[in-house]
Formats: sequence, C-alpha cells, structure tokens
Amino acid sequence: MQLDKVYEPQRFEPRWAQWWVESGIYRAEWQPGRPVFSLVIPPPNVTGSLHMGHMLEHTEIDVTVRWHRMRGDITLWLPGTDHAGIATQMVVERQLASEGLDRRAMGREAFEERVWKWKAESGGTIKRQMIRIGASCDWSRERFTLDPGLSRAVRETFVSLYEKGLLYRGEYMVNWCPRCQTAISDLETMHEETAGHLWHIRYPVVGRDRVLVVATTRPETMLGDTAVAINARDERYTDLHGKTVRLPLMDREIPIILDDIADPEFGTGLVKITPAHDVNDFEAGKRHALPMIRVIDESAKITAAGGAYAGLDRYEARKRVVEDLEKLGLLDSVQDYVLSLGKCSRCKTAVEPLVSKQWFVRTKPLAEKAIAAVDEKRIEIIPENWVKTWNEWMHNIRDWCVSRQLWWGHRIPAWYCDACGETVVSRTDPASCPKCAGTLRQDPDVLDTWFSSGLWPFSTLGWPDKTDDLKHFYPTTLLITGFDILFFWVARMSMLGIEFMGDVPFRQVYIHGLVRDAEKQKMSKTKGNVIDPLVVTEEYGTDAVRMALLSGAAPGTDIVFTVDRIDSARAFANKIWNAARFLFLNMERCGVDPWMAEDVNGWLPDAGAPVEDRWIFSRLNGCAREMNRSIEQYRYHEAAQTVWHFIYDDFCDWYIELKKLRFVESSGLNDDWRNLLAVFESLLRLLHPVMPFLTEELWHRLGADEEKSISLSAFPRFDPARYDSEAENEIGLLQNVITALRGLRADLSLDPKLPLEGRISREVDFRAVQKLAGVTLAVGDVPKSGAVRSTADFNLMIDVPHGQLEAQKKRLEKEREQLLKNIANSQRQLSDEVFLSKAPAKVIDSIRAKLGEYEAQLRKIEDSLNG
RNA sequence: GGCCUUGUAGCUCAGUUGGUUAGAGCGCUCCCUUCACACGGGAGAGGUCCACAGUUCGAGUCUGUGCAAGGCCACCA
Repeated sequence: MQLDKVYEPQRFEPRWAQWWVESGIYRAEWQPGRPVFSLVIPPPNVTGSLHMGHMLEHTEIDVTVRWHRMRGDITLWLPGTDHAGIATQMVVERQLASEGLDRRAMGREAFEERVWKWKAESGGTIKRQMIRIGASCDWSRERFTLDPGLSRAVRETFVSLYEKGLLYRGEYMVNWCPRCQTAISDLETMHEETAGHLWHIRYPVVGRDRVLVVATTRPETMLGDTAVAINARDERYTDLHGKTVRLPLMDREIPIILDDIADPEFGTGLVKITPAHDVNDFEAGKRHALPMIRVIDESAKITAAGGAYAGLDRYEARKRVVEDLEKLGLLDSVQDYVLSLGKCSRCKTAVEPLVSKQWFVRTKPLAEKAIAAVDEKRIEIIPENWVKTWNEWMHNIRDWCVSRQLWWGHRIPAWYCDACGETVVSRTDPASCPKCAGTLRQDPDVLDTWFSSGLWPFSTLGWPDKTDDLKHFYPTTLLITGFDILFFWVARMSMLGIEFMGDVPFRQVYIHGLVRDAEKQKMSKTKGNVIDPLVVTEEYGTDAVRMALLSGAAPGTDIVFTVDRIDSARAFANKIWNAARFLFLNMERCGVDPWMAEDVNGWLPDAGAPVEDRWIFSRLNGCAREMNRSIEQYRYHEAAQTVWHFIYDDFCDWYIELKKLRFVESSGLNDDWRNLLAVFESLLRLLHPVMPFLTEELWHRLGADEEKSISLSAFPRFDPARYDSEAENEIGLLQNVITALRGLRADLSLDPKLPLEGRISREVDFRAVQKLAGVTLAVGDVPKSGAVRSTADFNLMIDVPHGQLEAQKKRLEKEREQLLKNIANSQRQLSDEVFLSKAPAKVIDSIRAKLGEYEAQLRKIEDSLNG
C-alpha cells in the first residue's frame, strides 16, 4: 500500500484511461425521475489530431460532465467526429500529389475509396487521444457525420427544406476558389487588407468628343463590362443620360445607365459594370437587364469571351490589359490603393466572384426563430456579450450556399432529367424521371460540411426516427465550444434544430477562450509555437495539464499557456501524492487498515472531536460551496483555485501538521484516523473532476472497491449548518499566533532550531505552538519591552537577548505607521455627517469595530516601543 | 465603417451584486535538507488598479471621453 516517493502519473494514467472505457461506466442509461445532463461534442475533424484548443475544450467539458455525473444526474457526453469536407479532401489530394497522382485522373469512386482508406487509418487518432486525456464520453454512442444514420438525417433535411421552399437552386454570384475548384460560403471567405492599385481608365463616349474616366481595382474585368453607371442626381453627367460609350480593347458599345450604385461623392462618380464578376455589378445588371459576359472561368483564366486575352491567367491578363490601355493612351492614372480582398479560408487563394448554379438555403425565416430563441433565453449564451455579435450576424444573414464542387461529403439528393429538364429532389433514389420517364442524372456536388454538423445534436440521437435517446436527451443541456465556429456551427444548429425538432438544440452555450503562448500569440503550426497536448501529457501527466489549463480558464478571456503553468500544476499533484504517502506510511505504522466512511458526505466529527477536525470539516464545506458554485457558472479558474488552496493551505499546511500531534502514539483505527481519512476522501472527490486520474488512483489505494470508480461517487455538497464558527475562530487564532512567532524569529534572525520561551496574553493550544513555531509559551502578563507582537486578540512576547531587539523596533515602527494611517482614515469617515447618514449601519459598525481594534493595537505597540 | 474585448505586482492573470489594509501562481530576496513532500517548508519585498472627467457618503468595480492593444463583422468602384 506504500506509494512511490515521487509522483509518476505515467504509471497509472493509461491504466485508468483504458479502464474507464472498457468498463463502460460512462454509458448514459436513462431512468425516470432523475435529472438529465446531456452534451454533444463539437466534432473534431476525423483525420485530425488533438491540439491544445481541443484539450482545453475537452477538459472544460469533462470537468462539467464529471461534476454532473457525481451530482447524480444522468449524464451523456456524446462523442464523434466530422468528415470535414474540404479540409479532408485537401489532405488526401496533397497525398496523391506527392505520389504523382491526381483525383480527376483516378475518378470519383477511386478517390472516395482512397479517402475512406485514409479515414480508416487516421480516423481513430482523436478517439485514442481523447481517451488518453480522460474524456469521460459515452463511446457506445460515438458518431461520424458520414454514418448511414446521419446521412439519412442529411437527406431528410435537404428534401424537407426543399419541400418547405427553404432550399432552392439558382444562378447567383458565389465565392469561387479557383484552387479548390469549388464554391465556398461567405463564412469561408476571409477578407484581408491587401495592397493594390486603383486604375483609372478612359472610356470614350460614342458620338461625342468626350471620355469618361472610370476607376477599378481589377482592370481585367473590363473585358466583361456591359455598362457604365452614373448617378441620376449627378449634375456633371446629366447630358450623358441615354448615351453609350465604346469599351476599349473589346470595341464594344455599352450603355450608360442611371443607378445608385454610383456614388457622386466617390472618385469620378462613374462605375464600370461587370455583371458576371462582381456582386454589386451582378445586382445592377439584373436591375437593368444587362447582358452578362463571363470573361473569367473556374480556373481564373480568361474565357473565349475575353477576345485577345483568352487563356491568360487573371493576373497575367491584368498586366496585359493595363499595358495595352497605356499604349492606346487610355490609361488615365494609377494610384496605390488598399483593398479588402476575399481569400479562401482554406488555401488563401484570392476568391473569384463567379456566377454559377448552386443550392442555397433560404436563411431569413430560420434566423428569425434563432434570434427569438436567444432573445427569450431559451438559448442562453455565456458570456453574454456574444449575444450582440450573434444578433448582428443573424439580422444580416444572407442565403447559405450549401453545394460544394467536391467529392468528399454527402451527395446532394437532387436529380436532373436531360430530356425534359425536370429537377427531382427525393428521399429515395429515383429510377427515372417521374415526368417523362427519361434518364436522370444525380447532381455531382456534395453538401457543405456544416450542413451535416448543423444537425449534430439530433442526428446523433437517431433523428429522423423518433428514438428514446431523442426523447430523453434532446434538447441537450449545454454546448461548450469556441467563438470561431459560432456562426459556422452554433448558428446553423440553432436554426436547423428549431426548424426540425421544434425546440432549441441546447439550453446553454458556453463560449471558451483561445489557448495562446507566452507571447499571447495564437498557437499555430506555421508559427511553430504549439505545445502538443500529447507530448506534455506524457511528460507531466494529464492531470497536471488539465489543472494548468483550467487555472487560467476565466470566462471571456483567452488562456496564456506555458510550461511554467504545467510545472506548478504538477508540483501540486506531487504535493497531494505526498500527503497520501504520509497517510499511508502512518496507517501502516499505527496498524490502521484501509477504511472508508459509508457515507463520506454525511460524515461529521463528534462535537467533542479535536478542534482541528471540526475546523477542517468546516473548511471542506466551504470549499464544496465554492467548487459547486464555480463549476455551475463555468468559472473553471475559480474551481481550480479553490481546491488548490484548500489542499495546499488548509489541508497540508495546517491540518496535517496539527494532526501529527494526535496520532503519533495512537494504534489502530480511532476517531482521529476516521476523521482524517474521511476528509481526505472528500477532498479527492472535490478534486476529481479536475484531476481524474490521480484521484481515482488514490481513491483505490485508500481502499475503494475494485469495481467502483470515484467518478461515480457523490460530489460533496454545501450545507450551511456545517459551518463551525467556533472551530474557525479557534484555529484562526492559533494560526495568527504561530505566524506571529515565526515572524518574530525571522525579524530577529533567530536560528529556527533554537528553542525559545515566551508569554502570551491568552490561552491557546501550546502543543501546537511548540510544534509549529518551536516556542514554549506560558499564559500571563506580557512585558511591555522585548520581542513583541500584538493583534487585537492577543499580545505575545519571546525572551531574547537585548542586543537583538533593533530589528524588532523597526518592524514595530512600521506597524505603527500603518495603524496611524488606518486610524486617521477611520476617524475621518466616522466624523463625516453625510457618510454617517447615508452609509448602511453594517458598514459604519464595521468601521467602528475596526477603529477599536486599531487603537488597541496601537496602544500595545506604543507601550513596547516606549518601554 | 460597425461591433466586441482587454488595460490591476517584474510576468500571466483573479477580483461575484460599488463598502475603505486590492489577491493568486510564477519570478525575486532572506532563512531552513525537521522523521509526507526541496516538484518542499517558513518569513518577506513588490501595486498612483492606463489617463482625465462624472455619478456616489464611498469607485479597481458604474457612466462618459481620450490613449493603447487585440479580435469579429462589412460588396463601396
């Protein structure tokens, strides 16, 4: 039963991790009448591996989940992974490229097979890693977004949205990534400030000796211009209404239109219109029924419609267009210009706005319900400040382009008839066109990854079937996730959940912070500043990493994470380990067999028990209150700090030290031991959600049943009746006396081992004083001179040679200064009529009481200074 | 351009509803290898709570302005 001298988590963490999974103890079994806590994991990319952000997220989730479980709730943490369409496809494409292969050459089926193979190989990594960090998930309910059940949910959703008129197919301007060769949503397009130019080009007016100067950041798009816009109110150009201009290079005559798109205040007040390659121009083109000329294709090359420039890359074409304009004397001027350029969030390629036929979800009606849900607190977002961001985005939401020109994902359940042009959207694969019996062709595209993850809280529970799991666990209680996917994911789940389940997908959303490095930089592979959770987990132990993360996890703030933090967390674990070691060594020495209270949460020392026993249970109770409150409010850093202080300060520094006085000579299990063991066990329970491995290990060493887990034991609850003010006061006094004596020793530079004698003005536990301060005290009158310390509660003095009193004097003088300041301060307030008439009596009384204490102390100090 | 967040000890951060001596960890100084633990123990030093103004009997905490830093959103040629 002895413990190794040093805490080595590597020796037991993997064992418990494995046992927690194999024993199946975290399988959620519903029973009537018990509260339910359910949560679905934000599914990580199936082919990814755990980074520090995951570890933080999973630790916060796990603390909450373990706490709920220990409080007796039926607790479900549903794990799983996401197929991550573009991301995964890109990874596999890169692999293929390194083998000299190309997905187009190998064909769709072979490519999909290849991705599944890659998923089979690397898809288990996340799960293994989650198990290793102690995530207490219900693995029997693990899901993957491409599972057959979830695919059925996707299809049901698609078809149903189509039937409700909330999904349509149409030709619109989309963000096109020429490298990924697919449309991407607005959210996947990052706008970056990029240095560019503003080219001013001369367009000659037909039939007049006049040129119009238009400005553009993308001269190559002029090849597709079909109009020039002016504002009807712009008096500079009233004479040009109804006229046309000749488009340079293309030798095309295009109309001058009147449209508000042209702002008279900006530049020349003229705008060239390229309906096929600019969102605003597209809209203007529709308003004026302008022809749409596509001059740039899916690979960002100029099309045949681009005349002499056909086949050129867009940037090459830009150069040539500018050169040619210059030669013709049609380039008016060029100025530097910073523009906000849309880039693909995956590959950073500049996005090309293209008109193309895509599927869109009509989001407005869905968003309205999501806004209302947050408004009415049916979904509570924590911290609250995200509500504003949420509302702003929801109110300005645009239709969601959900089709992707990829091969990895859910194939769109739409078929087109070549013969009659019919579109069939169906839950089952249709054999032929229902209209003309012609041959059908399925849409080659797949759905946006977020379409399927948007269904996650209910698709994972069996929807569209009416399952028991849905009935019991939906809506989920809580979602813990990062703000980076608030719109991508949380918003979509909310909209789709409300639409299809008729209820919100989660009652609360807790948004955690970002993990940053010592320089407050985001951790990223490219910056090379990542701390790999698995590396540090191996080196320091999972518990230490969890504690290190949580200790900085205040709501609404990012977490600065350094190895220093892990170091001190491991020191903390080591401290507990050694406290346990102390217990076990002494149990053996005293012939105490392992013992556990039947109901440790109901355990209380007798009224006649030693005061430190009554005190520690009073403290434990306070710690339980803080822990419960903190975790309930997602104040993880406070929970960590609370248990940290209870263990270091109350338990180790005072309780164990005081306790040593009691049982050194004892033999066998007595009340002293029972109290000590009961506190220790409770402490393990309090700590368990934060440090599950260490606590499970020690709990079993304490004698817990082999088949039982501390994670299924009851979490200590707060009971106000357990506050023992008498014990708190008595130990508080003792602590003050001992601290004062130690302080005296330090002030006077006395040898710590030198036995000292002294006097004190009142009764305290002299054995404790002797043991912890090395001073033998006697009760009696305290001489005014000598090495003295005083508080409102006591005076004390120790006998030392006179020569050593100088240091003491300095200290007393310093104390006197402070007291005089405090007294002046208190007196000032107490003589302030307005303060006395307006401040609550409680505050005034406490100041009066304090003033009394200050004055009493001051008298004592002055006595000894003068004496 | 709109919105959000942050500014407290050398560093990283706490500070619940405004209550008078502002806390922790790490780091630093001094002392101690005492029979659980040097991954330890003890005693300390260190702060005009970014600035200014306001509300209040009372402001680190509330309001406004400014300065500084970070982030999110947005189709302005």
